[in-house]
Amino acid sequence: MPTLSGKNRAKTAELCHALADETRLDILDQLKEGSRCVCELTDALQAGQSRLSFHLKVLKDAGLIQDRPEGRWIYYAINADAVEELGELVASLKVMRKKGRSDSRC
Amino acid sequence: MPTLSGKNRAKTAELCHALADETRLDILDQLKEGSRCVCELTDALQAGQSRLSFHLKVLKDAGLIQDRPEGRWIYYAINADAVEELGELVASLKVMRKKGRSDSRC
DNA sequence: TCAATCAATCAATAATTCTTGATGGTTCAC
DNA sequence: GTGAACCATCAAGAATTATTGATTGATTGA
Repeated sequence: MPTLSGKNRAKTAELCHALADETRLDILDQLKEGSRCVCELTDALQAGQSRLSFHLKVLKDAGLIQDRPEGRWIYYAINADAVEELGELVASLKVMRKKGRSDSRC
Repeated sequence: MPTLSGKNRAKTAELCHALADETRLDILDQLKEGSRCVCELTDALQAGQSRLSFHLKVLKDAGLIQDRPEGRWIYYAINADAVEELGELVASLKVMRKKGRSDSRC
């Protein structure tokens, strides 16, 4: 699970970094509809092939997407597990309003 | 609400970019416990003042934190609304498994 | 008023990330 | 085989982001 502190912090940052780019958000928006191969994405997003390949690698390294080679094509799809982890991260950011909060005084 | 596509896409990317740095995750980890002034954060995180100020600005510009000047100090706190928006983003990433999905064939 | 504390901002540099075009490896149709 | 389509990777340059130290302004207590 991704956390704010501790050893997974770098992994959390990597996950968020993968989401911090408009081209990559576009890719995810496409993959939301189902798996797509790179050539479909270059068509849909009007982006160069090497550029997409670069961003797909960032997303894949972060674990957000998976690839499935099939003959000449490689299909990419959203990795639901990573989305689940993101959900946990957001949950961990939710401020405890009842308990444990200590607005400090300097 | 932040979205993957459309006009809010840039805002979404900014929000995620703010989370894509270990120092900023450290800051949020501190603020999770309650509001903190900059001097407390420099102590807790062992980071230079100008460095923290820079990262606090990134977080604030993205809307993730709010500041509240109080005399000589400025207290920062997590903005719960932004966390809510992040939750919506994650929800929008959840793959529709039943309906509307179309794994394409090239 | 004076000195000290807190924190934003600036300039300069370093480091990272993104884009582009070229190259090379597979796979498939012919 | 040969050629075409698909895609990853590389190198080079452009662009963005992060760090550091110095400066400045505001607030406060003595």
